[in-house]
Amino acid sequence: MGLKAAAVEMTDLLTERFLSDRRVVSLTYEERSRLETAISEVKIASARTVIVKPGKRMETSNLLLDGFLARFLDDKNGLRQFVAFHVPGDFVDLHAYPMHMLDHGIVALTSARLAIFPHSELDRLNRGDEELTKKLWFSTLLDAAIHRTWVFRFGRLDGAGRVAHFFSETNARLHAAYLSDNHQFQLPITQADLGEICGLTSIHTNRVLRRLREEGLCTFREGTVTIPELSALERRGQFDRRYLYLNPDEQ
Amino acid sequence: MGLKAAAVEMTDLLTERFLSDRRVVSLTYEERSRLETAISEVKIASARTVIVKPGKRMETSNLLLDGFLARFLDDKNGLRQFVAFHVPGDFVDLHAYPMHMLDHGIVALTSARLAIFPHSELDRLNRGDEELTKKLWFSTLLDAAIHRTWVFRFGRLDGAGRVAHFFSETNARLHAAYLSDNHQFQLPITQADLGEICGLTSIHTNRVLRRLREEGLCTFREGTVTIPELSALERRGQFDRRYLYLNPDEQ
DNA sequence: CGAACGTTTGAGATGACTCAAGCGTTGTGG
DNA sequence: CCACAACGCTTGAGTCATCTCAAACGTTCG
Repeated sequence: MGLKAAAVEMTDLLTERFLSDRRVVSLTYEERSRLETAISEVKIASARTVIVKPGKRMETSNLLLDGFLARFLDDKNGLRQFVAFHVPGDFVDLHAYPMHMLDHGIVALTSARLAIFPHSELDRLNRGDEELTKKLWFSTLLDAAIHRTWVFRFGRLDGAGRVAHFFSETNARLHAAYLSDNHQFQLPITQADLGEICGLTSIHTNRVLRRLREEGLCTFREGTVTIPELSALERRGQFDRRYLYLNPDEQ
Repeated sequence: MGLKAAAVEMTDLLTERFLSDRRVVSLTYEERSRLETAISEVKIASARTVIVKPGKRMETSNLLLDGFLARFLDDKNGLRQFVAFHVPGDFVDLHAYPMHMLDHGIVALTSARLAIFPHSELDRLNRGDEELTKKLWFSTLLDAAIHRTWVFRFGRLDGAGRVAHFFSETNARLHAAYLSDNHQFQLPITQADLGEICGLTSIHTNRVLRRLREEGLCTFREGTVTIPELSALERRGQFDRRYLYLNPDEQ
């Protein structure tokens, strides 16, 4: 069963969740240990604070250890669109390492713990280690694959489909991070946040959630998502987990 | 003026448009020459053919020399959502190099010419050249930045705004590739393609185009986009070019 | 106790969709 | 060489999903 298998793989490393449960690319214990030598400090961010402002020149990148973050773009009226959602284990802004600056902002949705990687330290790790470089590169491309799927979600799904897809995706990512058992997981965000993620108003989000609840697909109450039958929810959201490059499902 | 400045920079290299006009990261003539030693062949794809099927294991990547491609995800009913659009100079599926397989398909919208890069050759180039690796990595992240902006486009803009934004983006990318003078460019795709790019039906796309025409913002006829006043169109689409990481505008 | 916040419901407006059909151009086979 | 099919573009009419504006309720917190 999910959480049991997870427990076996748990280590004492800060980076234990980074690229966990991924096929093709996976990190050995030694690689993780080496990666951790590049951490300069661990920071706490409090809920509802902007961690990185758009356009800022970056000399460090953040690996999310605990909590939830989102990346956003604002429109001319200041209305915020979330363009990415992050769970523990995500290297949130590693793309700032080759790009030097971010074209968007990052906000903590809950209080969060972050491991800071100075880019100079990443340079040191990468020098002469093409394999590790490619794994870090891979992790930024996983992010891009998720972006593409969000484009699909917005272009092809209705409100209920979008929420169902987002819950399915988040379940899969949290499962890989040992934080979901495929039936229930913590997601301490508001309905308004969920709306900004799915491109819906908070009012419509509320109605969509009621419908999903009435159809027995999922509930979202007090920061907890409960899914009676995962495959039904995934079908409703047309969720196809392949883009997450996870290990073959063991169930 | 745009095209004049462009002519100065033109070279005889196949890769002349790759990362052209980008700040922070730019390739020297020597780097381009070295990059070209990794090309195994140049292929022609005919219009309306699928170049890469989703899920395929990849041992080469494609740099687009001429023509237009799109990447897509299909929904359960076979309805196609384009998740990326590519102009000459784009390294279309370089992400297959660290990822080994693609979670989506690639289709030629027009006939296209492609330079093929075997991954083994890229390994050879990258060995001991961390700078080049970071530049290739950067180019895949530019792609991700465009994805994020597409999410914004879908989440926050109405039909007319989406089309205006897409035209603004395409103009900027083609300008960087010396293929637009900021007033007119070739875009030989159908209204239905445009709809799939912007998440609209072809019928609604037609109406949106009429509106943009009537408002004097742009015309799209016989595969040509004409823009009387670029800044007006960009304003309508809330287009902010920063995510393309271009050189500061010289105008 | 009152303010702030998140959730829930109602009513009316609107943007985009579906279905239907006509028109012009291009290409092709009898 | 003509007829017809295929395709892309355009318009009309009716429907539906989602939005906006408005308001009420419960909880938390100062």
